[in-house]
Amino acid sequence: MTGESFSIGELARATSTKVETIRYYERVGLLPPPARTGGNYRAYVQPHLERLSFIRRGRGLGFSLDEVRELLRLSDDRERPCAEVDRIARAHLAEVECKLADLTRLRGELRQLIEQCQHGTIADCRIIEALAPPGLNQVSAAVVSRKRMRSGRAAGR
Amino acid sequence: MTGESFSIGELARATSTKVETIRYYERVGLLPPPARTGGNYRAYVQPHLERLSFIRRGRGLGFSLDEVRELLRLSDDRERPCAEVDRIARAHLAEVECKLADLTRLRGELRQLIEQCQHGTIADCRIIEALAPPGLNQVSAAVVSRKRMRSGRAAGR
DNA sequence: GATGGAGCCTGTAGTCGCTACAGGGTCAAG
DNA sequence: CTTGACCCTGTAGCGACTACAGGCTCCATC
Repeated sequence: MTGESFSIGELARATSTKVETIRYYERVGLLPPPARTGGNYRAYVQPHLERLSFIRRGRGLGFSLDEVRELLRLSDDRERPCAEVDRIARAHLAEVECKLADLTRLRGELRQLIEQCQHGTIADCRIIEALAPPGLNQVSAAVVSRKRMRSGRAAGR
Repeated sequence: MTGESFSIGELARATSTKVETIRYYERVGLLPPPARTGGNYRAYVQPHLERLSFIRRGRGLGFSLDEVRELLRLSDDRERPCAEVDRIARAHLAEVECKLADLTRLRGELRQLIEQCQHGTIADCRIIEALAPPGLNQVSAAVVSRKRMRSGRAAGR
């Protein structure tokens, strides 16, 4: 009846996934629990391989496990219009673009920092300076608005 | 003696940090434990504010807490040459650039996926198709090399 | 002086997506 | 019969927080 079945290790090799990760996917309900052999080993069949491949591809594209779960659910209903799939992918793209913008800005700041470093001593290192800017000699009254700590002997009076 | 001291909430407002995060930094040894008031409230003083600002800036630039810890340690020794600081910053920049490259590639793939979507049904959705490619009808013998599962009744034969 | 509510305290558990054990059982080859 | 690769369950750890629960403190107001 069953054509071929394979062990978790074989499935792992076939999908470049760690064995522990496969068990983890099963635990969180992403991969259906397979049949077991007499020795209580997991015996996977074709659909498991396909499903795990799907998951790994989705993860490779940066979808969260929840997004992958949703995409899997959607992919099961072949008749449904794929607007929802499109929506998830677009939302993810937007996220990626947001991260890209953040990282690009970050790269700029880091480059500037490194460029300004004169390789002297810490005392006049621009990098340290940039992290601990000189502008804060006193805690600004504007920011710390409501004062009311003066109890005990630790606080000034 | 002490000029001014402020509560954890005030420090939080002054640095745009959550109260819990400040306590967390103290727990992991990034922020030294402040004096306490009679009522056992944390009473922060100026250096705490400076140190926390430093931490937040470092985090804002994407440095890990360990990197921030190292930068803090270095920044305390004003005489030391700043080569080490430079090294950390450069290593971090390299990481950022690596992530940028990954994300850029990702964005490309996502865009292509979305572009190809014809808004039909799931059955011919390119996005789903791309995730579950048709190329895997049989588990390839090349990948799954060592077969030896046939015990029990779950495995074939 | 009683009360209300904002703020503080400690300690623990949850998040995400794995990863790494510990302590055992199973299987096939030599 | 032993070896060693593989498998099993269950639990704890990572990073960097975040979110409670259950209680205490402080201050203003009545």
